[in-house]
Amino acid sequence: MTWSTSQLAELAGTTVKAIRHYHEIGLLDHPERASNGYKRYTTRHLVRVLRIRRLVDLGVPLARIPAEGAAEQNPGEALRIIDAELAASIERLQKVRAELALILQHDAPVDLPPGFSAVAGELSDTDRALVLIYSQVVDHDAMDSLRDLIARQPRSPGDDVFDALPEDADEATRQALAEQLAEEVLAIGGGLDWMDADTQSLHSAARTQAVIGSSMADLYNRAQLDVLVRVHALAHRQS
Amino acid sequence: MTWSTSQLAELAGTTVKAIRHYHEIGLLDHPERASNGYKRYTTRHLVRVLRIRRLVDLGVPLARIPAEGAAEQNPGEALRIIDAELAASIERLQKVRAELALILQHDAPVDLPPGFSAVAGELSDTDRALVLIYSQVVDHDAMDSLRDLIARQPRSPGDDVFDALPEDADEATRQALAEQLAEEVLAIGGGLDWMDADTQSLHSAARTQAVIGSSMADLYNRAQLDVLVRVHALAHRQS
DNA sequence: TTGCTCCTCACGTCACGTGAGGTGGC
DNA sequence: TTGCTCCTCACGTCACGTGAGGTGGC
Repeated sequence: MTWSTSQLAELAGTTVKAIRHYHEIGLLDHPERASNGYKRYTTRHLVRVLRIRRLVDLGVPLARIPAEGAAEQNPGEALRIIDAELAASIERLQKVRAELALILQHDAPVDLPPGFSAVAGELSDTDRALVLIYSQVVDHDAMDSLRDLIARQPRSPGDDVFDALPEDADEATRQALAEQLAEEVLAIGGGLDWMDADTQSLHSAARTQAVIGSSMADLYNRAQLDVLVRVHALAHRQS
Repeated sequence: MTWSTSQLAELAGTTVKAIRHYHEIGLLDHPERASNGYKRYTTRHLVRVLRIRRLVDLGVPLARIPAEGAAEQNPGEALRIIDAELAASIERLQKVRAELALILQHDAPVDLPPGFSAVAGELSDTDRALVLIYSQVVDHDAMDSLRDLIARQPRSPGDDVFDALPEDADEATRQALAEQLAEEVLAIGGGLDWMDADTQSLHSAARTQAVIGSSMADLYNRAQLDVLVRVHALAHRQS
């Protein structure tokens, strides 16, 4: 009894194109042809394809599947390597799922670093952009501190004013907003200095400062930057 | 402050080629060039790449990442779909790991259907090929019955003789071997008839019979087939 | 001058999938 | 004759990776 390509594919639980692919890369012998050119696969081919499929299903790449009739060396070591890769994949996917669960639970935007979903509501669009950048230049501990700080300092009306502050806001407006924000910062403590001496930069300190500095200059307008400077000065004067 | 392609890639935790790929598929705006043709990326590009990377890390395919500045629609539904796909992937990988653990534990060959590792020692090379084929034409319950049968009937000296039986084995040898094997089969009960009336073929009964029949004809030599027929007759006469 | 970086093609990877265009079987 | 199956190219998929060959910066 012989089978056509599609019959072989169906018996082996795979597709016609997979069978042809195994021929192309030399994993599967070419069968004899009928007088009309149709392929006639035999039991030997079926067993070979089933063995290939079994290995593929176990995660063995086609390039590492031994040729037909190759010495049956014990593949224990190769299988152990594959198992370790599978374990790593599972762990990675589970971490992603945990992240997704947090995002869905808080209905949080996705453009925040891992772990920031719970405080998403305290952050403006610009804040989120900055936090994303921070996450690339400071270490994990510093990001934890930042997240805790955000959690301790919920959005205030002053934050809304700051986010909407026009570039040409006048002197009095800026000073009043700075005083208001400085007061809120001082009420919490350690407000603007979450990045302290212990903070590990992931690049050189100068590079980190340059990246953060130019990002802020690009993300905030001149009035906002002026207010930040004033808040910083006020908070330091009081502390 | 602006960055070169490699600086942007490093800041975003990705590669130069990934950045260029995002340009190619229209996900990332082209930056201005310096007079020497070098690209000069800005904060806007960095934030964009970080958002792309965040989505990629969460499992969003590049083709589904919205264009820059697209309306921030809540992606909850899309994320839920991705989460379900991740859950399915994890489950699949865990099943493969369970299979690998069984194989490694029993130092079993891989060319057996799932779940047969524990009985691998009872089976010859030809047996394994046949069992692989069975698994494609009968249902899961029948495979469970077959596995239990193999477990109840450990390899005997008669099995070794059968596996090594030359094609031109003489009449007396065949008959003696058949009688020996029939006795062992009867000692267990239900020996040759694990495929009973309840067995569900995955194809038509005729097709299943044809596949199994021709496979056996191809995998066993004429003397072995003759012995199988005799064992079958003897076992039926006695039961 | 030398080593390093940047640029743009073009092609490769992995395991097939998707037509295109033509022929055979019933 | 019609619908179904088989065949062989050739190209597409996905997210980049890998050179090849040339230029700029210091």
